[in-house]
Amino acid sequence: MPTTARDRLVAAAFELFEGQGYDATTVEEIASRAGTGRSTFFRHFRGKEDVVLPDHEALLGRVADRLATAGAGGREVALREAAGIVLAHYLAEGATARARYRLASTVPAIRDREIASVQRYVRLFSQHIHTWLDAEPDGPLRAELVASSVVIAHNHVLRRWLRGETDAPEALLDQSLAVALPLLRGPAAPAPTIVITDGSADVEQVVAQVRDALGKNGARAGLGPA
Amino acid sequence: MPTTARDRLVAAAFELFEGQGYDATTVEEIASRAGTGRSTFFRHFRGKEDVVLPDHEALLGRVADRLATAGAGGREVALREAAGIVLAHYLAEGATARARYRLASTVPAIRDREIASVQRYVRLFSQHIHTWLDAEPDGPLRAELVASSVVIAHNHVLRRWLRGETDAPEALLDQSLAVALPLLRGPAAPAPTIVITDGSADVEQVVAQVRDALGKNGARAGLGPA
DNA sequence: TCGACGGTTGGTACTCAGTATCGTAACTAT
DNA sequence: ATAGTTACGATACTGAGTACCAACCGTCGA
Repeated sequence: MPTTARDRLVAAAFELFEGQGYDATTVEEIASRAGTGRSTFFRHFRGKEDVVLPDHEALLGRVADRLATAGAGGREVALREAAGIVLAHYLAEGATARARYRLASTVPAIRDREIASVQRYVRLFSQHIHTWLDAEPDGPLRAELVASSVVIAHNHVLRRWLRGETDAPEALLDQSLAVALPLLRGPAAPAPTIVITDGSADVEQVVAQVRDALGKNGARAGLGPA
Repeated sequence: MPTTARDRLVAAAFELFEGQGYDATTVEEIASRAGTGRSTFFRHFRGKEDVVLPDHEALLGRVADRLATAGAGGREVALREAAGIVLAHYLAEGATARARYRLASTVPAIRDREIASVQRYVRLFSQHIHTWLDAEPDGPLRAELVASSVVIAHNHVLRRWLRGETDAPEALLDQSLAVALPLLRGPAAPAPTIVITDGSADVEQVVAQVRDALGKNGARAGLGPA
């Protein structure tokens, strides 16, 4: 089993960071424990923080691929599956993901770095959703809200899994996205509007009231979301 | 008017960053141009990035105060006003805010730092909203969605103002929050549900269909959001 | 007027992350 | 076998950030 230098560096970094703290650990120590030179460390990782972070490039690429193949009908499915790809990646990491979570919880430098990484996913989602919604009312704003909501739903589930609060993260992601996604479908309805009349009411009056209640926003008529 | 060393350092930093780039500017240059020593720079700012960033501590404090005084009835008002406080701060900064925006757009280090700062506002909002919603269905998730949505709405407006795309940012913030906030009021309604019957329909059948359409989520009956 | 004192400053020295460069060993293809 | 490629180690350098110390400047009380 020829462990690569890269793998040994990652392992050494996790051990030292957890053992003696992030700030108290120098890159030279990590390299030394991995049995390699300091140069090699910086050849594999851009900086001290990146050692313990996932390979976001590859993951972002896969997410981008999934989002790019979203026809007009399957946009919501694309978002759900894209979020699922990311979640599956972390689930597969298992103990590594949990160790990183512990580090990010205590080391500000790593936490900030991770926040910046999360923002890259938001940007990626946002770019695609913008092309879907920009022409609609409040489209640009809604695009940003939806993009961030997808990522928040994902992180909500991931965090609960990292803390051992759920055994079925995939199902929980589905439920969470159901809460987060309605803004994608149309301008938000502050509350469901139900009109019930028995025929004795003046039709025009009801229509006027409905129009007032709905304001300028268009709305779908019919019996619910089908 | 005796400009303080701190003010001179900030001015010098903006000038040098915009003139010759962030990376090409050393702290020693900034200090030198401000007519002060390098030590003094680090006495006033934690690092090279912080020179051009706003004083978030004070602003976070004011936002926290506003959120803390939110009765059960005025929660939405509290969120709107809290967002308004932040927006007003940036508007008052004027040219400085625009210069920072240019820098954050081009310098990754500053951009990441600012993202981390934004997250502090999200956290602050989130903490308060959690105490409001945690007991409701999907409360914890909705709290995080709402917190982030408020900040996104704010940033959406701020960015448009920074780019000179709006003359009435305060009004735009109101509109944007109207789009972003419905999730605060209750579990999301995927789409407005409208039932119209002329009395000839079987009432029980309609009721059954309504119940199906609404699923498990409760919903308010009545004529719109009044 | 004098001296003690707290706060701000400038200077020096140090650690360490990150960059650049060079020589070398191992592997590959022709 | 040779030329090209890739990964590695070593060295030297820049610059951010920290620690420490000495000088200066105001104020207050004696």
